[in-house]
Amino acid sequence: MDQVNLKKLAKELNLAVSTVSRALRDSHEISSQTKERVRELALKLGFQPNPHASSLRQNKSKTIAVIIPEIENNFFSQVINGIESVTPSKGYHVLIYLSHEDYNKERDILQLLRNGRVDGIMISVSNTTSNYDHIDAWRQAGIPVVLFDRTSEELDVPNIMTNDAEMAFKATEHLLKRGCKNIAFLGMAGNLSISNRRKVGYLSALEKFKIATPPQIVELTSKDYTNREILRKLFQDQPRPDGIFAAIEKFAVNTYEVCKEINLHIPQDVKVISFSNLQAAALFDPALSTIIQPAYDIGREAASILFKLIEKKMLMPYEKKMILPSQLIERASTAVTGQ
Amino acid sequence: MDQVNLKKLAKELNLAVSTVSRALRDSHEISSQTKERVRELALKLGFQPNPHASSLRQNKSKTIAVIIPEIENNFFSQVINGIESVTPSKGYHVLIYLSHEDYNKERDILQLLRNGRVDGIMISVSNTTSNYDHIDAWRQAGIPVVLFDRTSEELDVPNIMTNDAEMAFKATEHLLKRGCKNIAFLGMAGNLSISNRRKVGYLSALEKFKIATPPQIVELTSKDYTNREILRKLFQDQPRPDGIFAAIEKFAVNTYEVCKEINLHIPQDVKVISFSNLQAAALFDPALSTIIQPAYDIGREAASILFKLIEKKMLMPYEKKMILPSQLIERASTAVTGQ
DNA sequence: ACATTTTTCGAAATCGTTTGCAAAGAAATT
DNA sequence: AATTTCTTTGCAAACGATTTCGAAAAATGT
Repeated sequence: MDQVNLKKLAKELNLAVSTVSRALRDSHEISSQTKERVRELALKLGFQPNPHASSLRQNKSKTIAVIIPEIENNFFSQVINGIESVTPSKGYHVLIYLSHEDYNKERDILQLLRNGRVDGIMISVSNTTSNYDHIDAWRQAGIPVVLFDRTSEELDVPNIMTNDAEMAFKATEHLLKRGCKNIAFLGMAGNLSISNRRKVGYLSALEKFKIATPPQIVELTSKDYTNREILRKLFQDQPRPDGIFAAIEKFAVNTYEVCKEINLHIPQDVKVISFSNLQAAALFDPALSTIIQPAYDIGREAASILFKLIEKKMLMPYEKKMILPSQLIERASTAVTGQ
Repeated sequence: MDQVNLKKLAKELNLAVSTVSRALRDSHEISSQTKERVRELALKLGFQPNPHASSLRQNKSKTIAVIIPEIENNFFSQVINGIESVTPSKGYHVLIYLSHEDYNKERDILQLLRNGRVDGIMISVSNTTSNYDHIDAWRQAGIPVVLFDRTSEELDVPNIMTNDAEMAFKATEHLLKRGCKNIAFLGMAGNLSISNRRKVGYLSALEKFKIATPPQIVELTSKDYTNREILRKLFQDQPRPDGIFAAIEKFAVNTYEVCKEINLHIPQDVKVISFSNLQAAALFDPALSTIIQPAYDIGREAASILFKLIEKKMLMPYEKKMILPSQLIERASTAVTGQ
């Protein structure tokens, strides 16, 4: 409506538009008196420069995009929180996109953003993504990209993640030390590198401790219903697993649900440990042993690295592949039961 | 870099820029043959119009902002999910801002957005917000605003929320019917209308059932540590509450933590019910009775209404104040114990 | 007093898209 | 055949901020 713009300020002050613009950007070629006059009026009228005009002229949007598979997941919420801990101070804005674990959506989103709407993107790929050309196209175009958590070895872009294999090893080792003989790994369908890392940790623990029973790798999805179906079958088979290592929180929840339903006792009949960022895990019945990922830090670091790229700063070697350690919290779901 | 724009397309096709533009927007004044030629090349070169140029020219950004107090809360995550269920099909983009329960941040964010960066905003106010002028300024400027969940009666903008008072009444009634004599209400500090609505429901239930013991209203914050401190004191006082009605999930979690710590048994010693959107509430020890808010629907409806405003459509009367019902799920934390 | 530098400011081009208006040609009407 | 109408296209002016270039004014040096 009565939008206040540079022209209006200039007219009011009897100055040229260019002078007003320079004054507000604190240019050295404007006298401090005029700067003061300009700033005063700008403040009084609540002037905010039109972002589209600036973006068009300067060819930068002061906006980044965050593309995640889903948001109803504590991990990703915490990551966003971490990202938001850096963006405002940089004067940046954050666009959120959900791929809903769908490669086509992910590709379309990236295509949609391909014309200056954002200065960089942070992405955690969907579990149906196996081709990374849509991401590589950005790298080729010279637009900063950072991958976090669900990363890819194929792409020459910074990866920020946690020590998945190591923690998966420890989780499996933990179950073995608590007496489990037959541990099943609940992984995500698809061939995400993160799932592979966790699977590798699981397998190498079994190998290191020379477990005779073959590994049991169960692939679950994002659908609670089918997951429970699969888990019911799993627990009916002989030999029944006496240890469950869930690669993601949702699968642990599904496991609890099914155990309750078919009257299997945790930890007596089966012990459970899971990657999870839920504060309430300690309140579960029984309290769930978890591997907590540094989600907030991952978001913060990933954003910081993205800004370094945007500002064309050099990255330190360790910033190209940053691994932030997770933490294993032992609780009742993996306790030894005397029987 | 080698950005493809209208000028490039025009030159390639030997057409005027305006013709290409019109062809891509499917204008009636362009022959179908040229349209075809233009579209073909545009597709081949992967042309995406520069959003800043369009926004500048058309004075609309195809972007909305969502301002929430925090994101590490299942409720708000689900709301965002609901919002995102409408935005892509409208060709809109979603900016996320966190006020961190800080009125000043909230005001600054709104100020920052005041120049066409967004076509509308959706906001759930912070609990330190008691003055609504910063929001009213938007309404006055004619830019669409929608409030959700944490709404305000003062403002003449659409409010989308749940039936807080009614459900608070039911929750309190539920505790009373399960034998509680001394129910404490855990509300949020500040004077949010949503807290008031829930408090009113609590009080009117006590009144209706002619409870002699005075109401006990406890104000908690977003800091776990201080909350636990306060709760410890609460449980030491005599008479000790035998029922807890938590207005938000976090407070129920804090209650569980403290009860575990000081060895109070739920539901024998104290029964607990809470507003909560956590799927895992059923897995708590004991399973937590909850009032589930239709978070996804709130997000979806709020976004739909915002788009109606943006498209300058008339709102139905019920859309100006939309109340979506919550659901009470009774679980073990409010079970009657035979003793 | 004159030349030179420095300071301060304005005019105009620019970013890429959209759109009002004019113009040219084809088709239809009289 | 002359006129009007319709279709299709191009030209040029927006949108608002930034920035290059250059001019005027002031300050400095000789």
